[in-house]
Amino acid sequence: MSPYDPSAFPPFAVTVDLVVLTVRRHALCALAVRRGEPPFQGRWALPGGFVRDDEDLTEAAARELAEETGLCAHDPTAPAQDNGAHLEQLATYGDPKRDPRMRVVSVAHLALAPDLPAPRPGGDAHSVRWAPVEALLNQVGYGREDEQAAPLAFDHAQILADGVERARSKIEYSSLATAFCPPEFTVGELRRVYEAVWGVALDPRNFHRKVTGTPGFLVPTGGTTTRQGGRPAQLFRAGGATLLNPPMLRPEV
Amino acid sequence: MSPYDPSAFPPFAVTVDLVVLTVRRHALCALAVRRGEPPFQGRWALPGGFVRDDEDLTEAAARELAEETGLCAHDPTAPAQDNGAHLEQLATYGDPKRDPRMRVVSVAHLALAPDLPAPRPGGDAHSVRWAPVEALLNQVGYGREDEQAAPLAFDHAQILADGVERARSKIEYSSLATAFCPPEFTVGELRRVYEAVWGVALDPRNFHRKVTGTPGFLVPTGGTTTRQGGRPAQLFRAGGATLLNPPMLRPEV
DNA sequence: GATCATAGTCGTCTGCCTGACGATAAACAC
DNA sequence: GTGTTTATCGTCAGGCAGACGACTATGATC
Repeated sequence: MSPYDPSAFPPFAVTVDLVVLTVRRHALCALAVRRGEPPFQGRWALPGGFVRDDEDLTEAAARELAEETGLCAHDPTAPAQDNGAHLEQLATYGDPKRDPRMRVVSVAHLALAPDLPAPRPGGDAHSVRWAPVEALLNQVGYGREDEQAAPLAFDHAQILADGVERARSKIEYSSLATAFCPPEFTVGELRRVYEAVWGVALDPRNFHRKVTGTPGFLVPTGGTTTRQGGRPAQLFRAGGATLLNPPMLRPEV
Repeated sequence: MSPYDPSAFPPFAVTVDLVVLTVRRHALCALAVRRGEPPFQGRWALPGGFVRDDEDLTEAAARELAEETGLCAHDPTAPAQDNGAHLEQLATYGDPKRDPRMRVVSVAHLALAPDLPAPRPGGDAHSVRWAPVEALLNQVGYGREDEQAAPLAFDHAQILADGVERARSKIEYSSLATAFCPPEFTVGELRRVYEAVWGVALDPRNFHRKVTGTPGFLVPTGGTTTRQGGRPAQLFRAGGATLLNPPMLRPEV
């Protein structure tokens, strides 16, 4: 297969790591797996794995995503509709010392998923869970035990931070926030997504004006719901528009 | 070194490819090298090479950039000042068939450089040149001979297109356009950068108001010049601000 | 040296969008 | 019914962008 001299270049292992984000209970959460073996045994890490010989990077990421969550990844070029998650490449990390065992280059991907009604992380034997990104990044124990106190394995804290920042900035100028919502959702639910991702409070009236006034962003389905208590709200689907122009402005500080 | 079983994962070669952009004669141009060996012998390609065993991805990209252009790459976190070019990671391309010889994953980087007064591409033996991205992407011969008629090698057309799109969108909301300018430049020169990158005409008066009115974007150096004919213009340096808020709006269509 | 062409710089005006916030509507709990 | 909660519509002022007029300071041309 290779007219290349194998000694002419160094061999690498290539992996994909996943930053899988969702919004649960008004908090931005990421999927974390507990490592069962060294290095960093017992520490939390991002899900990921080796890229196989015959698959593209995106395929590998989609496969890992399905293995960990059962989510069907979406082609980013197609409009998000069914229960698939949004998946896109994030960045690649290749510091020679990022894995103590050998030279590993990791192509990180970002996935955005609605809050899973039946979250089935735990398909594999190792433990998997959703954790607030706040807790993962600040290395602060936030619940029972201090199992959360250790920072993420490898350079995964950096990868997670980059993924969160990508998500935060991308919902400004795209309709990507709808990827955090079920197929049908209300304006209030979409607003709570923005609030959770940005960690700010938004004015419900101005938000409503903005999202309903942007052509192609939301399509009314006709239904209404009263999920959140109070007056029933209109249900919407994500419209065809992917780019918001002008963008949704993130409040200062 | 490796507690990993080498048969447990497929071996990859990892390369960096460079999208080096500059503005010459009112046109956005990219650096292209002519391939001296198969595959795609004689075709134009993006500069690039293997990542070495002990270097990070960014280091490898900076090294390749220096080898091809003599440019000193800039840490993206530091403000661009001297004659260094802006360098940032673009995306990673890993289709199993993108290189017919073997499995190669390429981490593409984007570099933005001022028009080099003494362009010394040609350090290596193979031929190197600046070509308008328009011509490289449209596979249209535009000058003498039709040596330009063939599309770029590998998936480099896609990589170039992605890099150009990144540059186009990033100068909207950052001060990155100054990376295309010499250390001191006029408002008109900066405007011509925007016009070349976006391929549109901008109103000189509104542009002037916008860039001089955005705090931290431009710092007057006190000097004036008359490089372009007409009334002498004030000279500026890039200010400390990296993010433009509100952004520079790209005209529709 | 007067005139013209070329750029740069300062202003004005109008319309759109946003942020702040008042008011009304439609459900549920008691 | 009263209070609470959430959704939705309206109003108003300020900021910014697009369109464009006016003036300034150079070099080129006659």
